[in-house]
Amino acid sequence: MSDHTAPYHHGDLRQALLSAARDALERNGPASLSLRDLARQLGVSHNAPYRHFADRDALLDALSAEGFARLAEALQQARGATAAERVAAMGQTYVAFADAHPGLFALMFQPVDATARPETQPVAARTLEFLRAGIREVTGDEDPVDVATLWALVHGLSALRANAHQLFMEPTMIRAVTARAAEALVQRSRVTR
Amino acid sequence: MSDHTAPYHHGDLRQALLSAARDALERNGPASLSLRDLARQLGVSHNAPYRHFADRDALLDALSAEGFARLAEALQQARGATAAERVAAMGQTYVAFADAHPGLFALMFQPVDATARPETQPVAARTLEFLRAGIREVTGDEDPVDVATLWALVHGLSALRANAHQLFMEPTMIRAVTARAAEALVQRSRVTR
DNA sequence: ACCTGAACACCGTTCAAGT
DNA sequence: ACCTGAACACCGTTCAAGT
Repeated sequence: MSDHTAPYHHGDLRQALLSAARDALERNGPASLSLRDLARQLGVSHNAPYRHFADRDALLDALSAEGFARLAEALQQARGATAAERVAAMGQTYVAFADAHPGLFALMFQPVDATARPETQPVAARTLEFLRAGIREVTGDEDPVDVATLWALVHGLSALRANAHQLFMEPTMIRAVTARAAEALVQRSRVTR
Repeated sequence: MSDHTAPYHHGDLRQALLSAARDALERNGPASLSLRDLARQLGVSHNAPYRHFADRDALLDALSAEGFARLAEALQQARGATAAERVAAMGQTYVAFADAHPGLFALMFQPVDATARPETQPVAARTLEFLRAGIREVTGDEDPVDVATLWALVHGLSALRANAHQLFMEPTMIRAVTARAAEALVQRSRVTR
């Protein structure tokens, strides 16, 4: 007989729930994520998740916060020969993240009342800091309009890429847009300097 | 006694459902829109909606298609002294739409498989045509990278504005971004011409 | 084109009583 | 920190039999 000591207590149910939820998120989207279904998949009782999350929203909050943390990590690792190229690389990274995890991206930026995501908010703010820092490197001092423009541009590319309409952007188009935007940023910083 | 001839047949249940659904969408978002709840609000039986919509997805599809049609209408009415100002006005219109109907905007651009929205797709494609036409007026011939850039920029502003994070854009910032983008579009069209 | 009413397989959430 | 098991108030969806 094998030593399948079916554990009475689950090893790390919290992590197992988050992991299973990440998969479910990419398969069916945030709307149809079910706590009971996750419990079934993991072989625990339907109310076991409530030992780790107050309710369904708390699980979604944790997933969302985790998503922002991973996005920040990815942005931090973007590299480029020049500052402008690094900003372009950050843009590519942002879009690539949405492309790789569209369900998670949708969850992160879903319009819900912000009070339902207390854990997410500080992590999201921290993520935006990396975009700010990158732009500051290019332009010297940081123009808030530049920050808003680049963030909106990159977020728009991501959202249009992640959604399911036939209208989404091709990867080559995304590269062209981000490259041109980074170039424009450098040119204006030369003029105004 | 008043003549409240409580109608056995509802006057126009289809329109009444769509109207009630639009309200519910803005109150609680797309996820928690319930057919049974709509039926209750309208005083009809819980399965009456199935006379007009095959299922819940069909109702969401109809709402989404209607949303794109209204957005197209609004974009068409954008005016400006110059072509560039008209493009900027279209950008403002797009963002204002998301701002006025965040629940509907979220529904329209939610990542679901496109097959679940057959009615929406052609109307969405038609909407994009108005952005294309506006840009063509500014640049003479239409650069696909310009189209993609402006659409992504405006969509990103809208999405960040419509979502519930503390990070959203202020209206003054949105005006600054769209104005500068339109200006940049004009300047490059002069250089390359 | 609606109604009533029952039914099925789901949900999230909360108990009570166990180990 | 889990379990079983029951319970409550919801869902979407599909019947059957009416008007």
